[in-house]
Amino acid sequence: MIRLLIADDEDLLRGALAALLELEDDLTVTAEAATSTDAVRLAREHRPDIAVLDLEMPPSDGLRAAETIRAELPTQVILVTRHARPGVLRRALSAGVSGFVPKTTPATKLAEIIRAVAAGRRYVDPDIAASALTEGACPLTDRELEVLRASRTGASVNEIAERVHLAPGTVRNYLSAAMAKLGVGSRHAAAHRAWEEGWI
Amino acid sequence: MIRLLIADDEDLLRGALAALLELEDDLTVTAEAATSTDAVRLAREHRPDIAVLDLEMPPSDGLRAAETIRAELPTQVILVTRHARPGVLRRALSAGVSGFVPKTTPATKLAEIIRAVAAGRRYVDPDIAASALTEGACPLTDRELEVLRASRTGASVNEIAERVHLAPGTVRNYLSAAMAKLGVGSRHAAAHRAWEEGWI
DNA sequence: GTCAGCGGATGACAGATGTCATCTGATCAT
DNA sequence: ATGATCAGATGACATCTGTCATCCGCTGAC
Repeated sequence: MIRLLIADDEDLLRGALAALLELEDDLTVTAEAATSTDAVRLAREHRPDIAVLDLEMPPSDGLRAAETIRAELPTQVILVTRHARPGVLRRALSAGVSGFVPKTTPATKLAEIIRAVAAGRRYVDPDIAASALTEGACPLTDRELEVLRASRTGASVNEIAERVHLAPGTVRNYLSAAMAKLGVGSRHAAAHRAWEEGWI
Repeated sequence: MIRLLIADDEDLLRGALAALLELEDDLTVTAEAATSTDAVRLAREHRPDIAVLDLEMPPSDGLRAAETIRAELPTQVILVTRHARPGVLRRALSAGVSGFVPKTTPATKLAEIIRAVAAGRRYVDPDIAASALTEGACPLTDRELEVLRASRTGASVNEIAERVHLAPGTVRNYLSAAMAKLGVGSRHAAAHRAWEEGWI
C-alpha cells in the first residue's frame, strides 16, 4: 500500500484528488495540507511514501517544502503545477523532486505516475522536459532577480532600493543589466518576462 | 437525475471533479470541456441542467461562456474560480450566474451546491459576498480598463497606443486618470492593483 | 440654433527612468 | 604585496512618463 500526502491550497482540487486516489486499491491518502508549512509538518509526522505537492501554495511555495522534505525524509516528492514553466522544472529537479506534473495532465494518469515514482522511477512531463532542454537557463544573477522580484508590483526605483537595501543608482544598474539580457526596454517588461519564464 | 457539463482547462481538476460527482447517485456528467468555446458548443449540444465553469479558461474566459449559455439556454451556471475577487462576482451575477464558488471550497460541498442550484436556489460564497458588499465597485471607465489591460506586460506608452488604436497622449491621459483613481504613482502599479481587485 | 457635455488629441513642463563611464573598497589567487 | 576581479555607488545625460491646461469635433437636450 502506497501512503500519500496531498498538499494543495485549493480545497476543491485537493479533496477531489484525494477522493479519486483513495478509490485505487493500492493507494491511501494519510494526510492533506493546504499550506506549505502544513505540508512539511505533516510529512514529518506521517512520513508518507510519496508527497504530492502543489507548486503554487502559500505561504512560501511547494518548491521550498519539497526541498525541506527531501532534505530530512525518505519521502519521494511529486510536484504538481499550473504554470508548467521550464525554469521551475530546473529548480525542482535540483531540489531532488521525483515527479513533475502539470495540471493539464489527465486525472486518470496521476495514479500511474504515483506508482512509477513509488517504484523508484522518475516522471517528468514530456512537453515541459522538451522545452526545458531547448531553452537556455536563467541568464540573470541573484541580485538582478531580487530587484526584478521587488519591482513586480509596479514599485518605483526608490521603493525597490528601500526594499532590497541598496542605493537607488545601484538598483537602476541591476535593472538596466537585466533589461539588456532580456532584450526589453523597461523593468516592468523585464519583470513580466522573467515571471513568464518561471525565474522569479 | 441532474445532468452536468464540467469545463476547466486543468484536466487534473476537471477529471477528478467529474469522477467525484459521478459517484453521487443523483448527478451525472454528460460533457467535459477544456476551453470556453468547447463549453458553449457542448452546452448547446447536450443542454445540461447545470454547467460548472471555471472562470480562468482560455481562449476567452468562463464569464463570456456563462453569458452566452445563459442568453440562449435554460441551463443554470455555476462559476468556479481560483482568485475569488469581489469585482468578478459582481460581473458574474449580472451575467445571470446562479452559483459562485471559490476553489477553496471543500470538494464534498460542491455536490450540495449543485443540488441547491438545480432546485432553483442561488449559492454565493459567503466570504466573497461579504467583501463584495463592503467594497466599492470598480471606479474605472472602460477605456481606462482597456489601457491598463494593455499595459499588463510592461509595454511602453507607444506600444499601448498602437494596441488600443489611440494617440500616445490620450493613452497617457487615461493612464493618469486611472492612477489618480487608484491612488498610485505609476501605470504599472495601477495595472497590478486593478488586477488584484479583479477588474482586468 | 446653440450650448453643455464627452471622447479624443495636443503641447509644455517637471520629475522619473534607463544608459553609461567611472570610482571605491573588499576579496582572493599568485 | 600586488594585480585582477567584483559588488556596490555615483554623477551626467538623453529619453520616457505623468500632469495639466487646452483644444477639436460630435451628439443630444432645450
